Formats: sequence, C-alpha cells, structure tokens
Amino acid sequence: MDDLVERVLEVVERIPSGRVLSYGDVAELAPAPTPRDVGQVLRERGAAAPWWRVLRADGTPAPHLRDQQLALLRAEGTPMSPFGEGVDLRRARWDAAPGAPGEQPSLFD
DNA sequence: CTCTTGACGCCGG
DNA sequence: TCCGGCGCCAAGA
Repeated sequence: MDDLVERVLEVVERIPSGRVLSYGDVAELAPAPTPRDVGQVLRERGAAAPWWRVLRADGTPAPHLRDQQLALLRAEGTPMSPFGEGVDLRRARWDAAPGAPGEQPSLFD
C-alpha cells in the first residue's frame, strides 16, 4: 500500500456523515499531487471508504456515479442544492480544521 | 521514451 | 449559464 493511497483514504474516512469534501480539498489535506490522483485512488482502492462524500468542486458528482452518490448523500441528510442536481457546498463542505468538531451544519445563514 | 486516459479544476468566450 | 480548451500528474500500453 503506497503512502499516498493511505493518506487519501485516511482523509476520506474522517469526513463526517452529512458533510462532504471536493477532490481538490482532499488533495490539499492528504496531500496528493493533484485532484486527479484522489480520483484514481478512490477508483482503485476506495471501495471500503465513504467515497460518496467526495465530489467535484462545483458540488456535482462524477457523471457515471451520479444516481448512487446523490442517493447516499441525501440518505445521510447532506444539504442539497435546491434543484437536487448536486450538493450545496456552502453548507455541506466539511471544515477539516484540526480541533474543530465539524459536525452539524449551521442551518442558519 | 512517447502517447493516451482519467471519480479534476480553472478560465475565457 | 453553458461549453470548450488546457494544465495537471500518475499509470499503463
């Protein structure tokens, strides 16, 4: 198991239920060379991790995973964008700051 | 070594 | 807003 793979999965596994991160976010936190590499890791070794909590920078899931991913996200109460074509990143994005609880969206704003 | 492929992201028209 | 194009970088052919 490469260190990169381990670091990426580590970050993904820490995303709380109901919150999400973009591929780019994970790439910065891992750290991974580029967001593409995060996708590659999840594609090959991500089966056991909550991969559905990782999506594109605009809040939409990768096309071929769209249905499944949106269903899983909705099921755990992730703040969705009004028209349901993606996630409302402003509210659902996980603040991975060390020490910050990160749970429960503000629901106010 | 070169060329192609992506679960991506940003910018310009 | 909706594309198209380009940069990015690891892997495989």
